[in-house]
Amino acid sequence: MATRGNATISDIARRAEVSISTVSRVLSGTTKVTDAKRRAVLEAVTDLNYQPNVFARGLASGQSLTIGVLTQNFGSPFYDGIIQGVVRGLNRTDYFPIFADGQWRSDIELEAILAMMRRQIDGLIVIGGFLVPEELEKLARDIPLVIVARRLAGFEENCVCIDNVQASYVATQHLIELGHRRIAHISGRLDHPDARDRQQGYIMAIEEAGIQPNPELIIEGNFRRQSGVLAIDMLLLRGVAFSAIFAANDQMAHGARLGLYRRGLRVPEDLSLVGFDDDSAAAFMIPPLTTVRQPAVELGHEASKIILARLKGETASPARLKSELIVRESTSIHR
Amino acid sequence: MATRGNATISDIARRAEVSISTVSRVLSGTTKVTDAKRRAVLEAVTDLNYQPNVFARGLASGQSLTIGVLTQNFGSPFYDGIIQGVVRGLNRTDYFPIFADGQWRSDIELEAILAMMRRQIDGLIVIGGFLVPEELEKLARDIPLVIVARRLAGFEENCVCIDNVQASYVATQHLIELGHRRIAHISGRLDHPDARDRQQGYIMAIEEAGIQPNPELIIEGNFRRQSGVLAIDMLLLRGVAFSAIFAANDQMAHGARLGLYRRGLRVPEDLSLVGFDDDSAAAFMIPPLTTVRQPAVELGHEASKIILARLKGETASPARLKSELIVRESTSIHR
DNA sequence: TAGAATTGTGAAAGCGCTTTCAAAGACTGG
DNA sequence: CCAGTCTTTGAAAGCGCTTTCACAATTCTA
Repeated sequence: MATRGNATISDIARRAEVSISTVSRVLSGTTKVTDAKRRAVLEAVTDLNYQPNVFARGLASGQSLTIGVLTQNFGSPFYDGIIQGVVRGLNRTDYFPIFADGQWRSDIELEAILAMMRRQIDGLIVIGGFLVPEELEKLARDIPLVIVARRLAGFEENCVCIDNVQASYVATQHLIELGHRRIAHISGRLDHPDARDRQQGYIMAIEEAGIQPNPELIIEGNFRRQSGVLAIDMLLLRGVAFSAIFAANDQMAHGARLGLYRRGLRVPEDLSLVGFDDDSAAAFMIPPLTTVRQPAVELGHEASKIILARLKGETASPARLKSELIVRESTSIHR
Repeated sequence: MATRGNATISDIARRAEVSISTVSRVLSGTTKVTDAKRRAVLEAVTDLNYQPNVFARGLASGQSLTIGVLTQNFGSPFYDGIIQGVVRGLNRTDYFPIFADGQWRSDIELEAILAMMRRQIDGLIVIGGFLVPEELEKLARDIPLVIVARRLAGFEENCVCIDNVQASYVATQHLIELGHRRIAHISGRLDHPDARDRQQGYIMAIEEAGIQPNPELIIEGNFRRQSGVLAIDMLLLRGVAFSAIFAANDQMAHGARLGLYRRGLRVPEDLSLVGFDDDSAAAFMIPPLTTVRQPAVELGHEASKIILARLKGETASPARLKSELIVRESTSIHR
């Protein structure tokens, strides 16, 4: 361990001519201390550039002041946005986030969470993920838990998310309003709740418009770009006609765009394309992508607020964050 | 702090009928212990699902088993790749990474590093960044330090990076070989060493080809997509002719692509475009982007290896990782 | 076989902090 | 003016671990 901030609480006590208890008290503000002593302590603290030892404090108090954050995957634009929000929300608090990466596998997720628990985290934020509800409920019994970008039935007070079904419904409806009737859907991994919800919203909108959903028009992807490319190949191979595509996230829409380019199909002249997330690249696609914006940073920020509230024993309810359809240039009127 | 793994070392000692010293010894493997006792201890450990308390251990040993990682910005594809590499490299070791975000500002970077130091990190990995060499040297005196994606003179043993000058030289030369003579350059923030190195490689290649570098063809961007769009506007406004563009990273190339699209300029028919990084979106651009691949994950992985070696007191030299020109479809023969 | 060298083990002293407990001092009201 | 009540403070007991030290039990050497 690097040797900096070497002064300890007893150095401070000696210099301020008080007991270490008093030093501890002014630092934590738990009890009243005479003004003169308080000032002497604070002066000694700055003079010696005292930095309390996190381990000693953690050991004695049973608090780590650390929040564990489980993400799906570093490098995913949407999840990274959430992380940014968490970081921002914890800024200027005593708490510090540590991150672990679940790599899209529930066993690795669990392992990562346990590794963080071993580091005595005070609270846990889980971003999305594949963990089954039972597992999450078990965790919630052990530690304050907030879930982001996923809704868990019976656990809504600790879920910060948007309504995926509704958002997909709106996105699909946008295409319907433009006159499209044969709308393909590239779903995410269907073992992921987001993927199922978004597919459901798509089907709802289709049916409500009096269109018969066609399973041939639905392709299961895996949320990654490459699967968007393959989805186009599959759709064309099947030989079903379609004039628009709704992809369950922007990355697959991005892949689909490349797949269409390869086939010489123009967007939006030949086909309209809608994504989901509004990740940072969406506005820069050729053409800029129409998509559903999920407020990633805000989601993360809200999650950190909720977990801080839980740690203080408060019962704040998460703000219901709203998604928004962003119409750009990848969609146009049918024919 | 959540109450799990509640068994302590003395519970183990009692159950295995040995002293806590012995338990500590079999756990850390520092001293020989009779086989019978060792087995008794290990059995008790699994029986009670014992998890050593990180704080107690850290306090007593002065080791935190934590590595601090300073990144520029969560959500940047290239930096996130490095982070993935670090995570992977630390996997299955006793060490755990914690991350902080410098937000592209040296004062925030320093603050973030100090916050991690307060958490008693054993080692520090700095990814890129704006911190001046003096500051980094000062830090290196306090704590084992490895720098990724940046070279610091006199500190090469602890720098894991590619040769930016050389890589840019190769990228520019690729355009020259295709017959381009008027090659524009969108640089990064010139207060960042990468930006300067890449500009230098560009100029070297230009001059070596006997072309007079033209300052009108160079635009300073800020490594972000939007600045690529603006750079195109600027270049066209200046009215200088050019047939190719070399952008100092893929994100700006992405922005430039959109800028060209807006002006109705085709890639590569009207203009060739080269990026830098080969971030995960490059292969999916329209058309797929010719770029210089930086092995981000490998860089991060190597950095973690080096820091682990330093912590063991070894003197491993960083592997010299190589960049590679990836020719895709955004470049073609001039005219 | 006596003495030295080695090995395995437990007791105990911290690591730097929080928090309880009790005592000392400062106030109150009757 | 004194018993009773509040405040402020320091001493000391942990928190759960590592590590030194010393001692006892072995093993080795001449």
